[in-house]
Amino acid sequence: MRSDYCGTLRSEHIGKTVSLYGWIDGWRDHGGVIFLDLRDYTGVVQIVSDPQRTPESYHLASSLRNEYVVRVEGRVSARPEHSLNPRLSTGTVEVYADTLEVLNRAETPPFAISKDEEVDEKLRLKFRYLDLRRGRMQKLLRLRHWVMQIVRRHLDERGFTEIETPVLVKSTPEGARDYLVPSRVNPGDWFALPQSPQLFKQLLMVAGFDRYYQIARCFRDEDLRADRQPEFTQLDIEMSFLSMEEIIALNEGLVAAILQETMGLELSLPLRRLTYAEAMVRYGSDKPDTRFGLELVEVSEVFRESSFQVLSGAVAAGGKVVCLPVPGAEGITNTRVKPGGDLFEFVTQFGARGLLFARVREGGQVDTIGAFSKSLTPEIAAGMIEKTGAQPGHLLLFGAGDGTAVPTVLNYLGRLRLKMGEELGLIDPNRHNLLWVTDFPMFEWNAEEKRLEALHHPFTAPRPEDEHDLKTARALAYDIIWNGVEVGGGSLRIYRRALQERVFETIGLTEEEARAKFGFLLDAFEYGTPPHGGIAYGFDRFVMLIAGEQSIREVIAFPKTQRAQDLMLGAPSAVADRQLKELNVRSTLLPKPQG
RNA sequence: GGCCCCGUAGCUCAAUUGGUUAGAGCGCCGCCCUGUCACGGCGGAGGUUGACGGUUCGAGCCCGUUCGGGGUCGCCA
Repeated sequence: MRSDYCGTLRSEHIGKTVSLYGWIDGWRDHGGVIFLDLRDYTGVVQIVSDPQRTPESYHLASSLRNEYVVRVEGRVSARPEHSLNPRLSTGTVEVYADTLEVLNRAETPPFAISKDEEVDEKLRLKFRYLDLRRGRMQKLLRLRHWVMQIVRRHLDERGFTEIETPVLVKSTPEGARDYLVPSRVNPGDWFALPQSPQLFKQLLMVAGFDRYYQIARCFRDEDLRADRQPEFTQLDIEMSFLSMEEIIALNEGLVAAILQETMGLELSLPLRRLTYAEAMVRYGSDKPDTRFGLELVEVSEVFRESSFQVLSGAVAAGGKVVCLPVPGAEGITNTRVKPGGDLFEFVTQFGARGLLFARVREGGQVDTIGAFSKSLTPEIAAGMIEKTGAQPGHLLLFGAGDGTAVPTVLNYLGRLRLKMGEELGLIDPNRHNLLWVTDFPMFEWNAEEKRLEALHHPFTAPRPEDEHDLKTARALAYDIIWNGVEVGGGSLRIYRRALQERVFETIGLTEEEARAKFGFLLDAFEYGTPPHGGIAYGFDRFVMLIAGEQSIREVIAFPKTQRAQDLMLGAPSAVADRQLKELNVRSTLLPKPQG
């Protein structure tokens, strides 16, 4: 029976006979005395085996190797004065091993468990159980657990009920690609795995639970990224009879509690807010990183009368000319900004047709090249400097487009802003900046499908004053942004059937389609639905940011690779024909050619 | 689907313009060592340079294809 954990032994235990279990973390055989490091999840303690004092264990001790699982029984002793180890929490004591028992031997692991060195990620994933044994991953997963506990405690204290919702659900038309599961009992029919518990949580409000939350697994069959896994975890919350302000305040309290406990970070509440329109205009993003300036400036008026058609033409066509003023940019060469340069190519991939630039010299003179240069009058130059507040050393980067291209222009300048901020070292990694973005438009034009599309989701309520014209209405929606990362988003929901039907209509969903897909929701709305709203956090992302990690894979116990495979399981994999037959499923894939 | 980076010993990496038998540290194995904690000393084993093809007198290095990992654009309401 275990009496103590390795990492908990202190001077006060001296003289105690203890029974410890753990893994061999390292050993030092001096030919006479043998030192073993014994590790469990609490830490490491030094075990001593000495032919005089512990003759029974000595022979066995010399055969122990890294990662052997052992039981040690012995006396906790004070270390000799000269061999205290201040780097170890147990460094004032050691345990003389009267009895040693090997519970299991271990192969030499493919990478060191006790060292915190970088290891190739595919190797880590293949041997994830060994990777997770390392201190770093133990710490990260315990942090994740800790955050979960804070969430549960905080919400429980405020009257929330944690309710599980199904994982086998119905495929929905909007949104990401679904993971599908064939139904054996209903030949030809399919379940979908949930992209989020959205509809269920609204129905729980209809059911009168008043306040719900769930730490829910969600599934989206889209391409992976550092912050996107095919299955991920949402902290899903929904509340009845609360205003947007009350919901936001409650969430600020939750987030502040988490950051205070785990990071010791004191948020100043209420958090800053930006409207969607303001965020786009000033930062070129609906999730702005406001840890640094470099704000975009609209300079349309400066160029309205310019002889340079690219700019004046854009303004005339109802568009905009937007400037990204970059201070201290002497080091950024023209080559990088001109066609073929890396910065030019960078904006091109976001749809830029070009990238104009000018430089402000000592004395306020404005320099540029080509046709832009020829069109530059003293008035325009002065206007540029005045509007942007540019100083000598500024590089002015311009984007322009007609009315429909404005979002594209703002987007690529916003991306460039981030890149420049990073490159110029304007982002203080120790600074944390949280804010809300509100007043999103209800809908966004989908050029491919030639129809309006819900920006958030089709159950989001419009601002009451905008209800008369849904197409241009702003939504009662809010995203919470942390250092330029969207960690959560939510909205007030539509709770009256007539308005919900109008929204479906606006996104081109016919009554039959709406009925087929969401009939249960529309029906539910007929039976006394309370006003309600909520939020969903990307839980993995949130923990990742708390941990200061660059990838959510670091805070997920068993993540998948970019090709959505589990290297340890070897999943996904082929299944037996019999299984497919049972499910009434046949592959359309041609057999792979042999040899 | 596109673009970019990477793949050399168990691990982390090196290898000049294409040039002898592909090296180092750690780990592993053996021997020695009674106070180490990155123990130390001596010795040893360990390589299809991801794979296939090409260029060349000669390829880890150049070219093509392919597999795998990562980043990113599209995609992700």
